[in-house]
Amino acid sequence: MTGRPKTFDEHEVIDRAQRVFWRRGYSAASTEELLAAMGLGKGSFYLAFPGGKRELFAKTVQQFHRDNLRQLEQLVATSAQPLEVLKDYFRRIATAAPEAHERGCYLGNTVMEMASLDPQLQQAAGLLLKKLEALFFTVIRQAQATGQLTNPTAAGLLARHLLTLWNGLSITRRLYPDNAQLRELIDLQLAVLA
Amino acid sequence: MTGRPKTFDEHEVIDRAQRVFWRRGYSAASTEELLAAMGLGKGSFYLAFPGGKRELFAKTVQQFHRDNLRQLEQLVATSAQPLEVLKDYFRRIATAAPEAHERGCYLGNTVMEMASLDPQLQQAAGLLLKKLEALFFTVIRQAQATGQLTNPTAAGLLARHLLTLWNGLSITRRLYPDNAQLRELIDLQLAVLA
DNA sequence: CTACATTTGTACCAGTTGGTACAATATTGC
DNA sequence: GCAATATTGTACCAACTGGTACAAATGTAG
Repeated sequence: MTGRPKTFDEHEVIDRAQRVFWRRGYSAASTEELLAAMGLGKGSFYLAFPGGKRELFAKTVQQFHRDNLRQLEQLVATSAQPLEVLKDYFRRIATAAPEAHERGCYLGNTVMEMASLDPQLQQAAGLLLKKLEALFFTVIRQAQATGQLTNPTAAGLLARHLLTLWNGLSITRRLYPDNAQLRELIDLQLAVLA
Repeated sequence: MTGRPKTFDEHEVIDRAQRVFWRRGYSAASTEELLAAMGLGKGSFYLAFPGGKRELFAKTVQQFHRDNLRQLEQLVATSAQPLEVLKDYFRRIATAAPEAHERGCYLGNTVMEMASLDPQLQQAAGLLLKKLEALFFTVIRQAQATGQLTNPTAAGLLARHLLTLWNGLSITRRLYPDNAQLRELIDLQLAVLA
């Protein structure tokens, strides 16, 4: 019942694959490239991920959600200044390394690439972006209720606006991977949260 | 010196290829698929486009520029209300068909897909997006000079902001291909141009 | 009508793709 | 140590990729 034990940690392996997918995109990331990055042979890989590359990718998206978005949710939930947490979330873009600018947003990239390639995976990534938007919404509504945010625009609309900015930035930062300029742009954008 | 004449129009053929690339992306569009859409055999194709798929794609991007961006430039240059032309350019997104929402922006898609695949093609598409930004800039500066635009934010920053919105919309419209909601969002965004 | 320049369709190809089959290997409970 | 069970590396594969070679076809100038 026990058998030979795995020599790898699944979370770690998915994480390494995710970095490859993020840098290269789904199609351009060959299984060979992925296996090398994960340090797995084909045998182990197809045993752990019977669905192959597609299943692996789906798991990278899910894990990305767990590791990043939920962390932000936690941060927001426990902060006394949730609106500031949100702003910092945007501002942090302007502190990233050049390679990070080149990569853009993992979920946004996926929504784009999967548009005609795999609508199911697109929807999965889209759902997570909508969760990000939902988080924006919660924070905004609360800030409006407490008077920290005086902008009277409907919270839902503001949240969608923020999501649009977020995704737009993932292109702008590729065009202008300059943190100073990005910071200026982000500060302008965040004026709406006053 | 004359020889057998071509049976196809190059502009038309590039246009058909562009539609395939827009819908499927560069990698996912197979040459077979492209040839079928263009109505060309391999012989004709590789004679007209010795660089193959890559050259064809580059030409679709250039032609897209000629046909669309320059048209907008013309429109702006000849209008008495350039700022309104710009606003309508954004508003028109909210009148598109659902398939158009799914496709997003051709240049934005290219900047994303080519990030690690072909930096040269990425840069070409990026350059055209920057030309769009430059157009935004010209219009904004002029509108500020004439007092039609009272927002005192630096024109360059506003232009970059608009470009970010433009690209952000190409994701948002995939997530919410609903023209009424998009219109509401766009109107909110255009408030910055008042 | 003929010589010539060019285009067109077809047969072909080497490289890469994601994926499978399976024997060898490593571990645990008894 | 031995059966049971699970993992691992390797050899293999069919399908598809973008691309080439080239003979046949089609036009034009003289």
